[in-house]
Amino acid sequence: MAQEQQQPNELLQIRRQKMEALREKGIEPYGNKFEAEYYSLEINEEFDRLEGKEVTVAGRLISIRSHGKASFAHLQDYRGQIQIYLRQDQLGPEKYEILDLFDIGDFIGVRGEVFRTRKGEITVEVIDFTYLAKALRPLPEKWHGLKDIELRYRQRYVDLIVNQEVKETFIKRSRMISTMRELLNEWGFLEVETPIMQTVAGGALARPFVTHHNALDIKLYLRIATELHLKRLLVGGLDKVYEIGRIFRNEGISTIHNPEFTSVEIYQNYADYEDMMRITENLIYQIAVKVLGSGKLVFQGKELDLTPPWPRESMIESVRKYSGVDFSALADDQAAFEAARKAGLELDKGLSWGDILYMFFEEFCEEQLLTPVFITGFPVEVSPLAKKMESDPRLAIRFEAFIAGWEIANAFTELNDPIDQRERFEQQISKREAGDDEAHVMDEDFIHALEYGMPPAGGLGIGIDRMVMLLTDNISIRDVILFPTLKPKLLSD
RNA sequence: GGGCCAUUAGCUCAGUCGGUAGAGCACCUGACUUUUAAUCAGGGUGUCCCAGGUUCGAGCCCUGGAUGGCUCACCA
Repeated sequence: MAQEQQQPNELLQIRRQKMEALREKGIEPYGNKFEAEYYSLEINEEFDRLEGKEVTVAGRLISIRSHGKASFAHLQDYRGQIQIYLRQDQLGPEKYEILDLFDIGDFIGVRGEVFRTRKGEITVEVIDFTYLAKALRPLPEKWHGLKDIELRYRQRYVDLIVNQEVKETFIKRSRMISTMRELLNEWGFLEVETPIMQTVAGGALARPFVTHHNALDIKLYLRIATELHLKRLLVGGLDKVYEIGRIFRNEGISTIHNPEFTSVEIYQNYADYEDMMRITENLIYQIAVKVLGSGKLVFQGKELDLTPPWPRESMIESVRKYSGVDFSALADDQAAFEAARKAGLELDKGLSWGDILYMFFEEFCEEQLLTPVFITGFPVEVSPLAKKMESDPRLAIRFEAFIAGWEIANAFTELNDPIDQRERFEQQISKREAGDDEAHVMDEDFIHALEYGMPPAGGLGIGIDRMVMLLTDNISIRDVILFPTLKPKLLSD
């Protein structure tokens, strides 16, 4: 009994036996290069031209219907599926016998003649076939596919084989990112790469991952933003730069947070946040048009129109609209505190007018912001890298773009006064000393850079994963990241 | 971290009151030369997530744990 339990699963054993039987017949189950002239989709689309002609095509067997001395099967490749027809008369008895060793999941390459069956399906009648790879594990069932969410994430390769809409999502993701690059390059931006491992992790309010460099014997942090290095490049005279890349934050996991995610940050010298608004709405709109074919999309059953220009609303207006509290009429921290108490918000003491305004916004407004909108006028306290408004120094020249209740983009007119920047860092440090381990750390080299003079500039960051979620109608970030972060778990047969 | 839910065959899922573990697909044996959820005849392939406990007896009840999902908290 104990011995029997150590045997591999019967299904796996049978496939291994078939693999050995192939070798006994002199057929290598793991073949070499195969020249497939067509994708399955092309044979279907170009049938009029290809009918009666010989073609080669390769793919994975996803169904087999044997009728004795003739069989039908479907091959799936990167671009669709095509039926193949195998006949003993055509192949000869010896070759046809090999069909007994076919399994769903195997990769084969075929050469054959294109025709249409009685029932009208475009099909390749196989003249010869080559084994490319034997599948030793069975695929999930053809109707229900793979639904188990955990298996889908842990074994994304299987998910991609059997769930075509998953494959589509990731192809779209790739096209969205390449379209973004094309647009930015076209607009004169220079793509750059800055350090992922940093001795100081700044540019955002977040906890970093820590690692260690052995030879230097120093702590290194994985970046939590690309901001501070990109702005150093503005000092260096690179007028328009961007970086698309992975960001790492050592924080909780949720349907909208993965520990590693992808952002784009874009900076332009001599510009301001109004320029960044135009870039934001045009980037996202044009990506939608080019990849999805329309600037209007349906997200979770609701229609969203991404056509620029997007409306603007100040945070104070938004808070007034959704909570009824008018912060422009609240003179000081004490008045704001009272308003929060009346609204039932639980607050720590010592919070400022700006902190409380921001709490109101998060509490009452964010999830209401479904159609695209730029929220402007963020409190300076939560915007330590943005320039202050001249008209109201409690507010920063900053906006966030919201769609479907999610923050999609964050941008500001960059703070380029090194004295002010140092003060902002110092405020952050006192927050950190008070126990906020997500506050910014001092970055002396960044201040040093600003002291050489950074021109006025606009800067913008877009969360690419959330943008892809929005554009592909997915409500979990794990559905737009090929291999989302999961706790490790041993595979078992 | 808290709450709720889930975990049974390769996959998708049933499993009643605590009494020998079920279905469809996949798979295996056989028939079948234009099928397509092919069809027909036959076959159940299992660490019921793990470890304890209660019980004459546990997939089911209890305790603890694991993983995942949702949610709250947290979080640019």
